[in-house]
Amino acid sequence: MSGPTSSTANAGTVSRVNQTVILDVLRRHGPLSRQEIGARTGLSAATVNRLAGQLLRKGLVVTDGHQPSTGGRPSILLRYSGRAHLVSVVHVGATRTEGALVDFDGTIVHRVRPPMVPGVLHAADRATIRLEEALSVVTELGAAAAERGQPSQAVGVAVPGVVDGAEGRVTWAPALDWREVPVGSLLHDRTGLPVVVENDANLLAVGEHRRGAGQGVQDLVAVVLGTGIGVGIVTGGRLHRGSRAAAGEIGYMLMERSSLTRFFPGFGDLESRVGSAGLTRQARERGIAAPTDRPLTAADVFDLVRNGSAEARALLEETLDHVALAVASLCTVLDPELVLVGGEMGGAADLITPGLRDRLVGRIPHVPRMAASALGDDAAIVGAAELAARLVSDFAYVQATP
Amino acid sequence: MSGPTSSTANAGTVSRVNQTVILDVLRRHGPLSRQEIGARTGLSAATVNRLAGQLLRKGLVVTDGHQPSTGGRPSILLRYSGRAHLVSVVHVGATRTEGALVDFDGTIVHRVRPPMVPGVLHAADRATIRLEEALSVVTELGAAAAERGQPSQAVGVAVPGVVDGAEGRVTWAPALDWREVPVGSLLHDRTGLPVVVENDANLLAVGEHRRGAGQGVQDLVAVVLGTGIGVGIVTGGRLHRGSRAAAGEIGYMLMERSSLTRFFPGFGDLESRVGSAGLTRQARERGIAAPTDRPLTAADVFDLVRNGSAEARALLEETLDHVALAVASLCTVLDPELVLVGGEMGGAADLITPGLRDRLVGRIPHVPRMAASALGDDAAIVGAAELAARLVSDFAYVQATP
DNA sequence: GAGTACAGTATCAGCCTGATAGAAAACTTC
DNA sequence: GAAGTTTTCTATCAGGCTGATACTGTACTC
Repeated sequence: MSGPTSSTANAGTVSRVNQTVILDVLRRHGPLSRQEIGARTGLSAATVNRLAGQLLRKGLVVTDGHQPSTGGRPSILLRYSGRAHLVSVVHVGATRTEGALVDFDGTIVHRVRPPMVPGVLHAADRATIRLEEALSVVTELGAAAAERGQPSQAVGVAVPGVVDGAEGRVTWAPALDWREVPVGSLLHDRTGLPVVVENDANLLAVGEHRRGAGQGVQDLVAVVLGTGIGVGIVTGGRLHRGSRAAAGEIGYMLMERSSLTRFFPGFGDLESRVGSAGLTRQARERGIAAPTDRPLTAADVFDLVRNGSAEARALLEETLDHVALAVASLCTVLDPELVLVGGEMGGAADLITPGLRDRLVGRIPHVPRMAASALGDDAAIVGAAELAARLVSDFAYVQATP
Repeated sequence: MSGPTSSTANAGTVSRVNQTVILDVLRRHGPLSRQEIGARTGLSAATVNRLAGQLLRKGLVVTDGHQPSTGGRPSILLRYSGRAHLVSVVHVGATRTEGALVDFDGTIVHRVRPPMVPGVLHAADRATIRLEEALSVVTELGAAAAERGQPSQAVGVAVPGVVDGAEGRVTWAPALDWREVPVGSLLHDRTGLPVVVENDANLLAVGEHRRGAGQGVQDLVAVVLGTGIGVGIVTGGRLHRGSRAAAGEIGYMLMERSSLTRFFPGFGDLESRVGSAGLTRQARERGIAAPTDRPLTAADVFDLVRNGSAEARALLEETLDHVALAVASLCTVLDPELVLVGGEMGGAADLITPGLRDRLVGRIPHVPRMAASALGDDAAIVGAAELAARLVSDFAYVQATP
């Protein structure tokens, strides 16, 4: 009942674990000969050979030429390759939906961008529209994969909201007006494939951790500023979701003592200061010219700053103050090795990371490395593909307790 | 190089993993028959029987009577028992050192309390004095264990400071004036036993998680208020240490925008408000009668409040405001299932948890359950014993990625 | 006291690893 | 150009672990 029911092991488990170790060492240290794999993993030559054979047959490992001989028979180099396997991914963003076929290497090989439905952002039935859109994108991706002769093996869904992991149920995604939407089971029923649904900030963190700016880092935090603000957390190389999958929802962080006597119905304190709605309000107060047809976003503020607006600069500085306080909390609580800035902030990292650093140096014991998201808009898609791929190649590893 | 070098598996690994599973299910679900173990774990009767035999021989499992027959041969009940195995633990606290022999059940079977050296808190060579004290306590514990015929199998050390985990080196423990003290290797050289050194707030969290108020909870946070303030974090059932073992050092959390233009040399913003030094200063400002020979502590404030002091009450409320802001950050970042209050706050949970709850309800999306530490002053000792015990019974489990 | 129901135990096949020996491939040397 | 050398890859077999099956042991019931 309580806690994860630890699973037992048998001979098959041993094989899977060792295959995972081989894949791991190949991914980490590039093309290797069977001998080198044996030396690095401690597995015997016979075992390496047999497991490598299985992985070659599965298509997860390919030969990659020969190594120059050192007097004897030259060794065949083996390389990890995810090319032979595809997953379907759909990112249901606040404003638009985007689909992609991604191989196990994290390379996007095909995209589907359905046209934006005009006025959908405020349509009463936008929840249904966006859901149908997502489902049809996945169907289309499945067809495209089949056409390539590489049927999609799993589905990943990125959503700006809180997701109940096991079920793939979106508990609450305000930007989509989704409440208790069982995307996971809907897609599983349609496709027959395993499905993973996850918060997009979490997926951004996963994507950057596996394929982007966070490779090789075991503890990182990705701060995503967009309509709202959220963070994705990777600790010990694994995604941290929290007990109710609400970890990283720092939009609700309380920013000062007076916040303890205010009320925040349906939105958070920090979010109301640095999110789109808050920025729009503050811009109005400061007399900044804002677009009339939609709320002001952080990206707009960055543009105005680059165009030399002093008022926008002041607004940015204030926003950075709040983000810095949140990052300070993140750093003291989690002690990450790396803080990534993504979302709309990702492209303006030059405006942001120095400001954050200046605000924190000398105030918290250790200011971690900060960097921009390397994968940009595709980070969540790559992260979702990563999780989906792991879902099917359900490898395992052995860990000592605790 | 980067990341943990995943280890390979063989037939022995399988056996160890399955033994761990059996121990786990016995610990979790009380005495069970071999049949019930098989049913719960999915292991075959033959395997359960063989592994149970090995565990019985090791003394980690004992028979515990028979179950009433249901018509056939009654089953023998098996129970986890750590009684046969002891570890030595020393808690080097800010004011005093305490040692204990603890069995694998977490029961303290023997204590060593060296007398407090007068004036040691301000002695110039207090670092050396406290270190010698700790080493001699461990020696004494080892002798006591040997005398019982149950030699100590590992050493656990709890320290109020930052610890470099792998080496067992205390990077910085201001309360002890320890900098770069290699306690781990010193003790390993003396005893020849495996040693684990860990921050005491972290150990409190571990202790409560395994043996106290947090049993069965996978994500919890233990907030410890004493001389300073810190938290121990358990996520996914495992201790979260952070990239530099500084996770949970929330004394450095920044509490308001103006903190971004102040400087905090050698102490943190939050700590300066709710730690002992901060409380002493504020008490003086408010005209609260404070002890003259030592700084005011949170415990003193609680006593004054219980005695009806209005000024102390106001100071408590202000302290709670700051703690509530920190807990709000913890909850939004980590989404724990349970928040424990320990240290000097533990005994005054009735004064604290309702105040925290009132401050947070309606402001963050989900206020987790809050409770007092159940193990009181022994929590860190029990936690250290737990980690030390795990260190020697180096069992393993299989985990799916990611 | 015989029958029955269930708990615990022995035996063996199947799988996986690791060790050893053998086949294969390229380079070196005569 | 052929034999030898060196190294890589592959086949075969022993050993350990699990799981299935059959068997023994114990206590209750009729």
